[in-house]
Amino acid sequence: MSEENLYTFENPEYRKTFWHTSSHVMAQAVKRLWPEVKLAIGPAIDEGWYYDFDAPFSFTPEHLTQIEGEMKKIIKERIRLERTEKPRADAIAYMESMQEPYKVELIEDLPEDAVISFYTQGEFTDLCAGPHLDHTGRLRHNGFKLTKSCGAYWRGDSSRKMLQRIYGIGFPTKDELDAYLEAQAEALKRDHNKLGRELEFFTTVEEIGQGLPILLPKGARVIQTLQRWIEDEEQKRGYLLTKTPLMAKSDLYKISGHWDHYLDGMFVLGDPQDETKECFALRPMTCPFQYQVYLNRARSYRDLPMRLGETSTLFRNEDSGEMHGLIRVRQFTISEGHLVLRPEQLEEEFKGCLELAKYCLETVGMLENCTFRFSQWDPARAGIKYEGTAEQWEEAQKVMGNILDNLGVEYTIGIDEAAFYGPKLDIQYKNVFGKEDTIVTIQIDMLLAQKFGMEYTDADGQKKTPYIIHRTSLGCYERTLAYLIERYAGALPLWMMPTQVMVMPITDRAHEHAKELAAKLNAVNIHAETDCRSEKLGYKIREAQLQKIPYMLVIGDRDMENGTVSVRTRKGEDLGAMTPDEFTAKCLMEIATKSKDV
RNA sequence: GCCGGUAUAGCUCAGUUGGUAGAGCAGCUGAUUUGUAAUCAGCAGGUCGGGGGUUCGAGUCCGUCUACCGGCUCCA
Repeated sequence: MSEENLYTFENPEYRKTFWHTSSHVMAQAVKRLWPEVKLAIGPAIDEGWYYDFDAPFSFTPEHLTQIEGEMKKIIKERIRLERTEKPRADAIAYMESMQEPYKVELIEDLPEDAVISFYTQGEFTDLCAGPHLDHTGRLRHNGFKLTKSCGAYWRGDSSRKMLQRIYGIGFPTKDELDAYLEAQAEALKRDHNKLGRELEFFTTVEEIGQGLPILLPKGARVIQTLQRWIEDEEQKRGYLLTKTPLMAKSDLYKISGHWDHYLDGMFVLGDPQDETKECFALRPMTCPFQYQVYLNRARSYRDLPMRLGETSTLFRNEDSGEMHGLIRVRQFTISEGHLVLRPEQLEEEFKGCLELAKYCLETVGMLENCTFRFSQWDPARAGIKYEGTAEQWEEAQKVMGNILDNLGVEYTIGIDEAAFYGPKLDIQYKNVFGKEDTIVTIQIDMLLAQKFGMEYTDADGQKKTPYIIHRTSLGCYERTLAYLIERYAGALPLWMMPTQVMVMPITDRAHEHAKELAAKLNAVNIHAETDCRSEKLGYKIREAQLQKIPYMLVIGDRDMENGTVSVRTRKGEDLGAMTPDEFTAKCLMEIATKSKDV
């Protein structure tokens, strides 16, 4: 970054500073308007900033407008920001005198030798490490917007008080702000929760309940296409398909540890407290079920690696506030697999899992928005959230770290993001709103095999405990469908579209012809439908277009005479007349190659 | 689970200060036989999310449950 670019918005450091100063201006405005409001924290974030307040009321949109007005004044006042430092005791005394209990707590939690700095702008002083812009006039009075207010726990701890958070976004010019808001509005149009319902991929019904979406024929068809593809792909890669029960007695979960670690998250059938009666639970994962396949008979080292795959429906009793469209649901289906391995096979098989996941994500067009997270345990929660010894964890994480480094995977580290039985490589997908979720996970497990008494006889005749990899290849189908809808704004690639071709006769004279053609296409597994309503062509085109149907085949007198069909794409291209055989061949080729361009 | 918001026809939305519901699109019927993004006419469609409460009277006001939305927390 050259010197002249240092103080521009292009520089991420400057941008953060710009937003951080914005958060101080917002806090100053709030304190001017309502001096009784207490300050918590107000950082810059990836897009904008927020500030948490303890207010005796909830901020409404009207409040936000009022705050914006006050912020404009502060910006126009061009107030200088001055940095000062105070010794710890003075800093605490100062914030006590200002009646800011949250700031006092923050200072008390700083290390003894920490430098405690403050930033003052006019009558407003905030505890802050900085840095900041030199004066408030650097902000733009019409270049920012307070976007939303909501509740947020003090220090991100759900056992503590809920504060009021206000989010804001700002730019050096009004045009940039407008462009940002416009982009947000565009993203909203791609929202799977809106588009997926409009295009009838899924719906929800009050009587069925939260987190239990209904996949309508179109959504069900897309997921079927994906599942068949994944099952076939896994078979090619040496996976054995299994089909295990959707529920089990509590006994099974007690062995695996889920009964201790995850009871709240399970749908339990019966009374878990009553030891005298059988108690079942719907499965929240497939692991202990699929292990029974391995345990079916004594295993030799020759059986390994054993790769087990299952299209597996799971049930998780998520908290009521967590459900969201198809992204976070209570019943979902994943391409779950478990690989039982000799230790020396770990790296090779891990690599295979990663290759499979990348192939799947690349094929559906999602890989470019993925990042990798090495999810590790938090030793502070050993024995609480995590099972096993520190030695086992260090070993598992060392092995995974080495594998990732050897494969040249670029990753971030997520502390306290591991499974209770081992570290994970989580593939994170960033959606159109910039929010992240795990789409694929590959986990190394050195604990569960022992719990289930899984072993194999090695070449030397010794009984040994295998390693296990837990993994998904495309992850959760519902979640994947949601992201595909957003990624393609509903216009999914041809090969996974529920309706691929709409045949449109122009007059009644062409109806028979159209139906025959559609039947021929369906006979070779091209999903074709006919629109024989007595409507004008423009009307049929418009409807197929809104339904994002890839190909529209128009048949009129001219085509019947010439033995052709006129082909139009959803991109608006007129491909002209071709014979049905030519079109079929073209379409089949595009489906077979899973082209992302059509 | 927590904070806040929303709920009127299949969808998008109107509905004055409380006086028992309207439009467009979709649907159905008929006419029209149409060449690349909306042909015309008619018909039908709602216990205003559910149960309560206030009131002579509630879609409008209050509380509660449910679902949905925006966040927080959580996501083995």
